[in-house]
Amino acid sequence: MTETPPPIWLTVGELAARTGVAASALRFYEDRGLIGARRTDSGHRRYPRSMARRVAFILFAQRIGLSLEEIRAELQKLPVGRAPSGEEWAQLSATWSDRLDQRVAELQRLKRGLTDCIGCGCLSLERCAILNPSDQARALGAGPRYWLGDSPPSD
Amino acid sequence: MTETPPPIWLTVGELAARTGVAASALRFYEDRGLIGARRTDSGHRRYPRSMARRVAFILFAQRIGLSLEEIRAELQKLPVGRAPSGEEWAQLSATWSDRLDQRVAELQRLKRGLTDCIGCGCLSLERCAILNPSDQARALGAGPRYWLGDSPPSD
DNA sequence: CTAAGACTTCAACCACACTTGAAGTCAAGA
DNA sequence: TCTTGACTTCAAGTGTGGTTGAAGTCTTAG
Repeated sequence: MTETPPPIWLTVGELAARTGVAASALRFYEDRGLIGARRTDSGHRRYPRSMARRVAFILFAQRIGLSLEEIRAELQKLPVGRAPSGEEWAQLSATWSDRLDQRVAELQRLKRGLTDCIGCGCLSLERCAILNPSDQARALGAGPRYWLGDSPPSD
Repeated sequence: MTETPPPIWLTVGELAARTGVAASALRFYEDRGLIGARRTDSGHRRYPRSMARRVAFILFAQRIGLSLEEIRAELQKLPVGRAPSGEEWAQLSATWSDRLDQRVAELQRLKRGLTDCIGCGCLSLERCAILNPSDQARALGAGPRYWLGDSPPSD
């Protein structure tokens, strides 16, 4: 029985290895309040194994298009002091479905524009429903700040 | 007949007004080689009206998820010295359809993961097909640089 | 003619999501 | 014990896509 049992508390390097997220990123997430860690007497971080799931959730939420600040706000809804249940994780992301639907709709609108719009001259702007959607589509690329339909800081 | 005829050459402010893109952004695009301009004797920019379409194309391409550098490369395929035809614009974007399909597929995968994956523990990473897609999905949010499946600079 | 507003360049700044490096401490195997 | 590698903090740097400001020039309406 010389097999090493799976460690209960993970170092930052171990958590990095398990999640694929760089240790520097994990420290950064802590700095931004997305994750936390116990500390050893000497100051080294120690994570419970459930933390890997929290990190995975962060990555998932990023893919959805949330900023770290938004993710932080979401994570605050979770219980403190114990690992969240599967259901609690699922509840957290329940509202994202609409967001994804909107994104898919925009992409499909863009795809139609590929044939309908670019060639025909609709690209004359101003009333193009493809280039001028109502949603913000933040995570779909930065784009110029003041696009048609977005209001500049104080117009 | 005191009506002002539509100007043949646009100033940067006029092009900004027509496209909804800030003048500073237009200068920035010029700096990056995406657009060009004639100059008056005094150095002021003058754009042909067809430039509005080029700018619209840039915005469109950004929505698709292309970086400015990628867009620059695309635009280099266009003829110089004359305004491109509608067909030429359409050809340029013909290959984007696949890209959009992939993005839509990823979003739908993410949406399924909302119910299938987050709650069930699949979020344990490493083999999660949702968090570990083969494409890069660059425009879907930055995310940590070294995600599972991406190779660090030299592993 | 003159004043306002639009234009010019250039450098600096912004947000986001990290990475990198310096300087030092801690932990674990030989 | 020693040495190596992993850890610590903090500051500074990176890339993308711009914006903002300073200092000066040009254009145009009155």
